[in-house]
Amino acid sequence: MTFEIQNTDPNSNARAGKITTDHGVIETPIFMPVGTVASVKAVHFHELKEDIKAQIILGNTYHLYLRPGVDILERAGGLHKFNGWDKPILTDSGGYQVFSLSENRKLKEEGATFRSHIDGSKHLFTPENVVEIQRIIGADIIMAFDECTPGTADYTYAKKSMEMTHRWLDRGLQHFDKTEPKYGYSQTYFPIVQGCIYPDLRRQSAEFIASQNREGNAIGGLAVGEPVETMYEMIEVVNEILPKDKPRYLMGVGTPINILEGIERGVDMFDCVMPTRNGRNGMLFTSQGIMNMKNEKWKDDFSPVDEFGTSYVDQAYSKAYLRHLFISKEYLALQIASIHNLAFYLWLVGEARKHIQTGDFSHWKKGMIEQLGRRL
RNA sequence: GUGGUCGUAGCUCAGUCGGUUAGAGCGUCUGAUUGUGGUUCAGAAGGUCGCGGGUUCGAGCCCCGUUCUCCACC
Repeated sequence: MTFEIQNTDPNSNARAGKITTDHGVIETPIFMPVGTVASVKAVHFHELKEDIKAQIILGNTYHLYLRPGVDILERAGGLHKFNGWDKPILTDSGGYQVFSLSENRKLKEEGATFRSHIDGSKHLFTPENVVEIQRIIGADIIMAFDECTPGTADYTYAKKSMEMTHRWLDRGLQHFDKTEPKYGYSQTYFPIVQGCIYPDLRRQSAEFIASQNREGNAIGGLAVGEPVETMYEMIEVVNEILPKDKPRYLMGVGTPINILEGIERGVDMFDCVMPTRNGRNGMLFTSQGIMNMKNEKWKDDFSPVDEFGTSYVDQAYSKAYLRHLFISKEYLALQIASIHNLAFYLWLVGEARKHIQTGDFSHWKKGMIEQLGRRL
């Protein structure tokens, strides 16, 4: 994997770049649709490529390990072969799932034991076997196994947690470096900064992560309960230290506004379940603001879903029809909303990239944020 | 026609011995959702307790009348 910075914004830390992997090029800043179980929910790859113009998607180690399981993925020849997506894939390590399924987790130095949400069976993830599983899945970018500290953690816990994540990183990297990709194309390993909401811990973590000198770095443990202003502050603290010539990935973020704020602070990659999950619940993100398609006010609004939208679903269907589909619990509602939201997210980062290239990103961003904050 | 039975929120129904402002589930409406368990959670609106009268300090509940549902028998 290589990363090349093409343009930098004169008035902020925003930059436009190009990541090259064996499965193709990713133009940054980028949003990566989440495809947890080898599928971006409710969206075909045809739409993902042609309409949404996704350049890379995510998979999840925890979920794929439990189902279909590594044996099937290995026999399929890896995730790309299994699901038919021939562009880049990034897999999250499962660290977040261990955090979010907290009632069943037990953390120890060796790793994390947890119970499957599917059948209750017991499993152990370690920094080493998570590398092993991600080798089998065959993602282009694989993530370190970390503990995602909740935004409400106290300093003592956050420090201990961060230090363990660092030790896990050492072990994971060692294992990664002495193993080979299985399918003939290269894989790269991103370490993850932790440190909760404490600037000194964030600095310490960023320095440790930077010193590993990997091809890209991630910022984890944000948008997990802390105020947004704190999140922005942590991004600033961390990005002062993370190398400028490597891509920076802000994990799990976020709202369209969060993403613009992240880009301005020098983040290159984002992923989030919001456009798909909230879309399935009737929330549409548009350049003019947020719409809840279940609201009664759309009942007889026969105008296009999004008159400024770039996806074919935006013009092909009316708000009244989409509301009807949601109220009737029709599958088509989930498809239309997911396609619209992902197309919008990709449009947004694409516009950000254009404005970084033309040098007026900050000005454009200011106006955009005003529009995005509206409730329609 | 006679005897019995039934009527409580949009729907299906609880409602104790007669006791504070009549409840639930579903539906409807509104909001939340940030490295996805096709969810989940939070809140709101919604009532002439079929109708009329009576007893009682007090009636969804007891009494009388009436109407309606369903059943059985003429």
